[in-house]
Amino acid sequence: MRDVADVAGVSVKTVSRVINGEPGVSEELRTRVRDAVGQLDYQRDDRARSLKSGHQRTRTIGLVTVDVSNPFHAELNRSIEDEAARRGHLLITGSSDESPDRERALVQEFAQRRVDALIVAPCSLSEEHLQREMELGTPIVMIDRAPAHLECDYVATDNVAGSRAAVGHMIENGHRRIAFVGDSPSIWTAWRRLVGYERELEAAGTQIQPELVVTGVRGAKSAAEAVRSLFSNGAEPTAIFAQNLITMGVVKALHELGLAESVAVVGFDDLEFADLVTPGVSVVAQNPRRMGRLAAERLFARIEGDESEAMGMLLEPALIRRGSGEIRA
Amino acid sequence: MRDVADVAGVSVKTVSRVINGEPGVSEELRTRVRDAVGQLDYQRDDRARSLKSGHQRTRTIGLVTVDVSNPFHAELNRSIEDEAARRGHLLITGSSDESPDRERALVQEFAQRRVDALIVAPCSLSEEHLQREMELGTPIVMIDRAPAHLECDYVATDNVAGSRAAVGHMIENGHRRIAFVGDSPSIWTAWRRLVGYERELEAAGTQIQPELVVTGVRGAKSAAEAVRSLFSNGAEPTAIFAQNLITMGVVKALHELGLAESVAVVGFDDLEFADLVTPGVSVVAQNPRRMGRLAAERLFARIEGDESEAMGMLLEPALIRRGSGEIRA
DNA sequence: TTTGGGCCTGACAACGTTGTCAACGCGAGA
DNA sequence: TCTCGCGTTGACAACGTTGTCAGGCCCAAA
Repeated sequence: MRDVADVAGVSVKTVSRVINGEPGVSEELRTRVRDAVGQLDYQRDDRARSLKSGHQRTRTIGLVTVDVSNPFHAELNRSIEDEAARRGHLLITGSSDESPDRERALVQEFAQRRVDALIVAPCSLSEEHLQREMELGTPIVMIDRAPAHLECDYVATDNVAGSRAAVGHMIENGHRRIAFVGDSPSIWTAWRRLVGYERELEAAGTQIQPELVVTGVRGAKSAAEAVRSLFSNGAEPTAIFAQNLITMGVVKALHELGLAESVAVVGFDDLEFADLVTPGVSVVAQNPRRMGRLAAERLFARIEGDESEAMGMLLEPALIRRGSGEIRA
Repeated sequence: MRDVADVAGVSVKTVSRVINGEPGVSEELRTRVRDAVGQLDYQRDDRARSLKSGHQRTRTIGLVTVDVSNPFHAELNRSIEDEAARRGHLLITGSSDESPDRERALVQEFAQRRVDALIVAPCSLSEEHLQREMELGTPIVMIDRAPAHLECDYVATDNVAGSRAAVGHMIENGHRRIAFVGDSPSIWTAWRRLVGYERELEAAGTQIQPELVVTGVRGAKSAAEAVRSLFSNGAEPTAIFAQNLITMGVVKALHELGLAESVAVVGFDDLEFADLVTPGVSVVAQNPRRMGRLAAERLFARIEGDESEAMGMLLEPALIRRGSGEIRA
């Protein structure tokens, strides 16, 4: 900037004014400065800019998802990016892989870079690290998962209602031996889905069979194994309620076992190819684009000074019938 | 930091030393400072840190992909993130949506935040904005696509070889009327794939039929339309070579038209559910994880001072036979 | 006792900006 | 002619760090 000022024959302050389009600079100096900028390929340094005056922001949002390469989280990421871009903000992103340590480390790195706000899909039961950031003035919105104790905004799907819809749908089709295949209940979504599963079975007067409940399943591969053992250890479900990537593994395993046409399946989260498989995979679909957008909107409201009470939103998922969920017992 | 120094009763410099684990501080002051840090929830400000001394870096990499919500790009993103994390770096990410303007804007925003380096999946034929950054000392590695003129590192798939493998495979199965359904050839990958398609047909002594070549197709929906018109306007291919999300639309359309068992399909890029569809979708698979890793490794070599000549890597894709490519003419 | 050399510690400048404020030039009105 | 006020411009400090360097202390050797 000093160089630009020298070339243009003005003071640094005048360069600053021109760069930022501030009024009160004569047309002549304005063009002289612009020429110098072009000649020197000068780019403003936003680190310094945001450093000066605590009022300035970095125009950067920190986003912690579980895994960008998971389609659901990639959609969240994208819709948040779009909202941020509309407001001239950028995203620093990181994947926690369900590791509380990694989540904490990411949040700290983001904080050190002074992001204006955080969107987090939390995987840690302890929320101290987030609470500390909030107390220090960084707005936080949780996404996909609700806080345990922390009073912060969140946008998530009503997983209990979604699970009940899925399980209820299979009960209507005559199933009673419905297996649950999901991740560890220490993960908020997996927990809520398990709760929905249990509540719906109880509401139907059906006892929960422990051998039909498989938790701690992560990824398609581990899900396929879980399905194989369900059919080899005598649990013999007539229907399976699965989730996200797990659904893919479940469907693959059922195809391999030749059970795709006889065992009902409903998954949580939609899948790209779900309607091309035979039978089509019925799912309870979330709306990650909408979830991301709503979370970003809350966040920017906070950034712009909204001090109202913390607010949670639960979005209703939608049951999509494609065949696999309509197989009768 | 000044506050911490006051509480601990030391100078800011000593706080700085403790924070950064520098040697030469007595154990007593060290603990006093650490206590004060804990008490005040102090976090180092990396903006200021990187500002002081041009030697310091922001430990942040800028990544421009086409669209994070595209599985291929999400995989790239993830593997780059992992490499960056291993080296204590973070990612600022953005999607260009194949818009050169958006790409330019992202690069500029990244530059203003002084990222240490850039990884770009370029969509712009003009590379001036990238050249400028390189001249200013920011290492750039292109990914998925090769530069037009710019001398910079890149890691991409050998799209010509992949296309030739795909098309050659269908030729071996007796096909001569092979359709090409792809995006605009102004996109490097689409262009190379079209070239591979043409070369392989020519090598087989088959004339290229313009009515079988559909370009400018973006996304599954537009691909399905393209397929429908291929069969309604008399082009009547016996096989289709498609790409990425386009493959999904092509397969869906063929299923709807009842042609899934009779028209051969090979796609570029693997698809999650490809082996569950009937027939399974044969593809030429890229390896985005590897591509991302290699690009990140090049980048960090540059960051650490590697001044050697720009280097391009072309990765060999692999043909995966699942059924749809083995349908005979 | 003096000198020398480690080891700690802190004062100060600088990184690249922008907010604040003072000063300048110029034309209008008294 | 003098004063006032406005529109421009620039000097300077400060944002939160860290590199540089000097100074203080203490112990060993002369």
